[in-house]
Amino acid sequence: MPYRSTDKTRTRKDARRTDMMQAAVRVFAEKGYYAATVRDIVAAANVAVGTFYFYFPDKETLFVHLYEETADFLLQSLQQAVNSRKTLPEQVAAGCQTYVNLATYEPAIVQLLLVGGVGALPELNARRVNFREGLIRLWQRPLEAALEQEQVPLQNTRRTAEGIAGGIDEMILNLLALPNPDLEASAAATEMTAFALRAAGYQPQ
Amino acid sequence: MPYRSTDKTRTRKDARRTDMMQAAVRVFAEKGYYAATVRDIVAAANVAVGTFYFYFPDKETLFVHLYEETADFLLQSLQQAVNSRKTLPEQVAAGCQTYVNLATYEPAIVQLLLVGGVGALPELNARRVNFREGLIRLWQRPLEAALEQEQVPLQNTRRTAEGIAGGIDEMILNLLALPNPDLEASAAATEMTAFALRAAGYQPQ
Amino acid sequence: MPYRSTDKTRTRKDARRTDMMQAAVRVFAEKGYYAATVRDIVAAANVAVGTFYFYFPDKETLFVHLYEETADFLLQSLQQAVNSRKTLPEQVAAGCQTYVNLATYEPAIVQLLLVGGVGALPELNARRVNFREGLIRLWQRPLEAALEQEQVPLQNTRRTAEGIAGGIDEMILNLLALPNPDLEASAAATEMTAFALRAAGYQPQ
Amino acid sequence: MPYRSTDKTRTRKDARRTDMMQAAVRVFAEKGYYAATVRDIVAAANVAVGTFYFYFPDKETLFVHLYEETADFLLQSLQQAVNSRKTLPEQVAAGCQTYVNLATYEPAIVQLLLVGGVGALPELNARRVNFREGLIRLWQRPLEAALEQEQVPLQNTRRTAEGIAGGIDEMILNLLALPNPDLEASAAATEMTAFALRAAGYQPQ
DNA sequence: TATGAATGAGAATTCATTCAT
DNA sequence: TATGAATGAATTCTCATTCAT
Repeated sequence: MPYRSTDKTRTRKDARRTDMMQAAVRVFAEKGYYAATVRDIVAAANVAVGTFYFYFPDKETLFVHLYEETADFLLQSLQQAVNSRKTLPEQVAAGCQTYVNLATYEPAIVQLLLVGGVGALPELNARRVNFREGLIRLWQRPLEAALEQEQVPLQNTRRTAEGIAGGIDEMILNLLALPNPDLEASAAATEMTAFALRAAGYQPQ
Repeated sequence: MPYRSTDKTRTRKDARRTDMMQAAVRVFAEKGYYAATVRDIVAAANVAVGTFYFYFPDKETLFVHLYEETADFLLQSLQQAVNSRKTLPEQVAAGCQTYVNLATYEPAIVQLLLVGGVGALPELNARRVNFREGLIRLWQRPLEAALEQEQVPLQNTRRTAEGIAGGIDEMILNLLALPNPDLEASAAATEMTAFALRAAGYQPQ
Repeated sequence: MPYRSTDKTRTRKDARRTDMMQAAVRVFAEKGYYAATVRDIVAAANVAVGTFYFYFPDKETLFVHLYEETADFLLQSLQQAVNSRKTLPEQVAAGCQTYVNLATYEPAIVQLLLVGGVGALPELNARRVNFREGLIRLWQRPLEAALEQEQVPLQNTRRTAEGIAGGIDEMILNLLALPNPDLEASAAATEMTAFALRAAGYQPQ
Repeated sequence: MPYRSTDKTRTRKDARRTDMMQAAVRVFAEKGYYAATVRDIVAAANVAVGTFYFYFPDKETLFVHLYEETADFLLQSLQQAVNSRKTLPEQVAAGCQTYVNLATYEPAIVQLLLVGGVGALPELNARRVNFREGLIRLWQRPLEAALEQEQVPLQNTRRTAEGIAGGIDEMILNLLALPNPDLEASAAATEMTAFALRAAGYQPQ
């Protein structure tokens, strides 16, 4: 059974890789792309500089990869929450609740996406646009459906969705800026939902 | 005949300083604080490196100064527009219109404030928070007044204001991302206004 | 098989550090603090710029450290030579002999202390004063003892010690300025001793 | 009378030139060659940077010129004092007295020569050597004369002169380091004289 | 003559990346 | 695999010097 040990090795290697990526997310989220040095990251992961380059090709690639991965994770989580509901109020509530939960449990991920990646690399701009588009469409689709059913007034749903997306992000960031976000989390989710529904002009029939 | 310092020289010096600051705003807005090098800025202003340090103490000081100056300018412009109206719809319309105008005529300023300053210097964080607070309070005050007059439903005005501020910023950034923002400017201002009023739950009496 | 840090690597690192410090002493002694650039030092040590900053925090810190270290070394060597003798002539002879030996074998150290550190950094002034004081007291103490035993006439021993210290330094520098100091070293030590004893007004009983 | 004004002009120009040179001596003496900037000098002279280059070709040339000029002045003053006496004790006393007077009235000049020029420019080394030689020969000549008359014991007069020159310089510097050199000046001159005579082994007949 | 705005070569320092062990 | 010593390109900033006014 010559390959048994390789399994263990692979597991260990993956674990370490994951550790380093998590450390990197924290450091990037805290300092931003430029201020975060490779030495900061390896210090946070308790490994040597050389090890970084064993697992990742370079700082930039890792950052872009991390950004994409966390963006996909966030978007899919939200999408799934929204998709599993039928009515606009339920969809909005589920999305806001999920977003608040994620922000509370994984603040570094949210910080990385909303702050750490801004004005970082030119190469990242396309991904940033993708992420913003994803968030906007997340809200635009339910809005279109509601519009068809005349649950919301006639409007430019694209622009409303932009507003809702930006508004929720701002509320999330303000929540995370509190000394103890947990305490406010529940109320925040409720109020975000109310905000988004009002902004859509939703009128229950 | 000795050198006259109070003649055209003075005017020229001021003009040059202004040129350099405008160039710096453009470069900072485009690349962000870290990626923008002093050489980029002087190249954009068509002067030599030394000239930069003749006019400004260092890159960081200039950036912070520029950020503060443009933040004050934007907030005061918006505040003035809002203050000169009485009713909530007029206030919101005036604010949105002014914001769109500024974004259209001085896109670099708006980019600098909304993008270029994010995740830049630790020293800038306090000013960033101040700027966000300024934007939030800009909307919160009219909201409070409307609440007293029962023109909007009971709500957490702070959080609604966060949402409106973030929503409008996102719409502004999406407007600026268009190939020709001018064409959409008017519609955008109208739709931002409608968005903000709906988000506040405003009901005309 | 991971990297062993406690093997030859350690020894090599120490050796390299020592090499670089010796190179730095030579360059500083030859050019003085300001004219000696970091590039000069790394060129003399055959390493890259970055290596300098891997071993030392910055140019200034290294220089001050080097100055202190060599000053301590010189003062202790001289003090020890003087302390291990009983009578004034023996003490002076031992001190001069040791000084001449050091100057002959480690001219860079002596140059650094007597020339390289003059007018260098404001931060160094305190250490320079300490060094001069050390040299002066080195001669003042035996002088006081001899005065008590009436082997030297009544005098301001502080000022005599200043004169002896300055005189010997000047003779050392003139010795080092010769094309081949070794040839003169022995005679120089003898004559320095005679000079210092005469300057003290020493009369054998 | 077309050239009348030129006289005045020339006088003024010379006066300003002298002012600037004196300011330069002070600044160089205080900070040393490298740390003293052209801006420091023109600030001390209350003129503009450009004016500096109207009067002097460049910083280095001015410094070398200043060094030579003050070195000549000091050496000639001392030489004259020594030459105008006949016996060794008188010569030494006159030299020490003059040196102390100069150091008290023109501390900047003495500081410049003894400290400001050390380790400054490679180009200055030759002049520094000349200055030291001048000081050494100042004492060596009377010493030779005294030796011929058997007023001092057989000795290497060159080395004794080095010692006396270095010793006196050290005592001068220590005098100038006092908070109020004036108070000690007289005693210092007396003690320097005694030191030098003892160091020469002088025995009054 | 005198000014001071403008220049740019050169210095110190940082940090992503490589590679022998 | 893992390490950390070594590298050098790139950045910020200084300061002697020039030159139009």
